[in-house]
Amino acid sequence: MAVQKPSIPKGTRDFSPVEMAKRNYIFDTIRSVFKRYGYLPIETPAMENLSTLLGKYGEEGDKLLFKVLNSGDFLKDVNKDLLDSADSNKVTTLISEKGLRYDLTVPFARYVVQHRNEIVFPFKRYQIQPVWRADRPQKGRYREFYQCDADVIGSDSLFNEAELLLMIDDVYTQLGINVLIKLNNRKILAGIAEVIGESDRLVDITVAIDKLDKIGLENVNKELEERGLSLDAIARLQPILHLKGNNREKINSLKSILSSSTIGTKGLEEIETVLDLADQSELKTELELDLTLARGLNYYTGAIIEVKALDAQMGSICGGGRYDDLTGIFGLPGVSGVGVSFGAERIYDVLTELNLFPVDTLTGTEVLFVNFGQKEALYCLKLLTTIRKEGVSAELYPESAKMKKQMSYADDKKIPFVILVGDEEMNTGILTLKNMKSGEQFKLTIAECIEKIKGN
RNA sequence: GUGUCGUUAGCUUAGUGGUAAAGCAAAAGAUUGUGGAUCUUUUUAGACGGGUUCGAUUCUCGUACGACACCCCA
Repeated sequence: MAVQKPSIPKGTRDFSPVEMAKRNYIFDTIRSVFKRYGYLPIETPAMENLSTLLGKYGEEGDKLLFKVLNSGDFLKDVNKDLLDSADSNKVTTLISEKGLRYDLTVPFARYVVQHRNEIVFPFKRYQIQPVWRADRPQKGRYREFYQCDADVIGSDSLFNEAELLLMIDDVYTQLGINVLIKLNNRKILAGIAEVIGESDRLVDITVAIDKLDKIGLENVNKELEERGLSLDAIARLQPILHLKGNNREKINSLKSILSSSTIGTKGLEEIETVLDLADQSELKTELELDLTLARGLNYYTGAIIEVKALDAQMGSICGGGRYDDLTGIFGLPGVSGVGVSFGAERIYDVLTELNLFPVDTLTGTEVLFVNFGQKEALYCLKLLTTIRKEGVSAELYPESAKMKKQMSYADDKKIPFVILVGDEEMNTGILTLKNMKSGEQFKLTIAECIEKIKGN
């Protein structure tokens, strides 16, 4: 029988040590920023009950959920007729009660409701975990990927929105990526729908105008028409799509356009406040009011945030917004939240494309002891303990292989120093330290070796 | 869920209806206390399943996987 060729499921990836070093660099950077703003970590299970997940992401989202088959004899309660009917949806609910999480926001909402009595509000939490989507993979899109979320729940204040913008600013400044933060507000979109007389078609409108960048005005109008908007409404939308100028100018124009809409006016006030707060905090990253920014989950109710890398061809590398009453469905109404989610894999791709990973991300072992034989290796054990106590990562080559092999090992692993301990060194206590980069060799005591390695 | 293109050694790629080629990598040696260079030798391959054919890695169909785009989204 042929040996089975190993593989991993579609859209998933292995991460080798070099990749892990780079990924951890991203996670560590994001985590340090989250911490600095007072966010606390939580984790939730990879699996949630399907009842928690279903219906939260729209019909499309439900299809993209990975469902986990019940354990044991999962067919025993399914009646034959139903099976014969081949109604996948109905059968699914009977044979699967758990699913892999699709994002971190819904599990967080569930967490908040379940732990409401132990939580101090406003609750600021961050969460860095993988999520799963049964989507077809493509560039920058995987079936298993990490999200790095920070949310504030239980506060309506727009200070939270401004704070999230500052965190985005900090993260990308630290990573060295130039970005543009795009802002919009669901209330403004609702106001627009209202004044063009198509209030109940908000979703159709936003899905279509979201594509303005990609497919152009003409096609957007065509799509709006296909989605059933009246020609009159489309005509009234045009001046809004053509809006030019800086953020303040756009807002002023919109103020008159949306003056008849209470919700639209409210949205404009909100975005103005956020811009004011950002100015006050000396936000460095450029903010752009982008009315075509609408993508994202239907549960956003206020601010919508999206971050684009300026020097790389990549979709959004961070997104977020405000969602009122996300916990309502779990029995805790009237709690508002706002959050952002950093897409680690896309940041990885951008850093790779722009060659922005720092060179020292891969430092592992700092010094290798060459193994000359049993006697010498035993002697090295004490030295290893000493050197590790000083916080220097060190290893002994486990076999007394040829020098060439041991040196190549150090070279391949980019270990900067090698210590050689043979008869002579054991007699005198003076070790031979070799700098692998320069090739220099020194005769030093263990204490001097440590100093030299640390000083490197 | 739809479409396009693809899948040959550990990796990158060539080529052919009849014996499958190279570079890199890996292992051993040239060199028994000194790595990166060079040379020698060795290891390992046409995703899977059908069809056409005397014969298929090559043509064809299906499946899986991958890349890209659409839908949607991080």
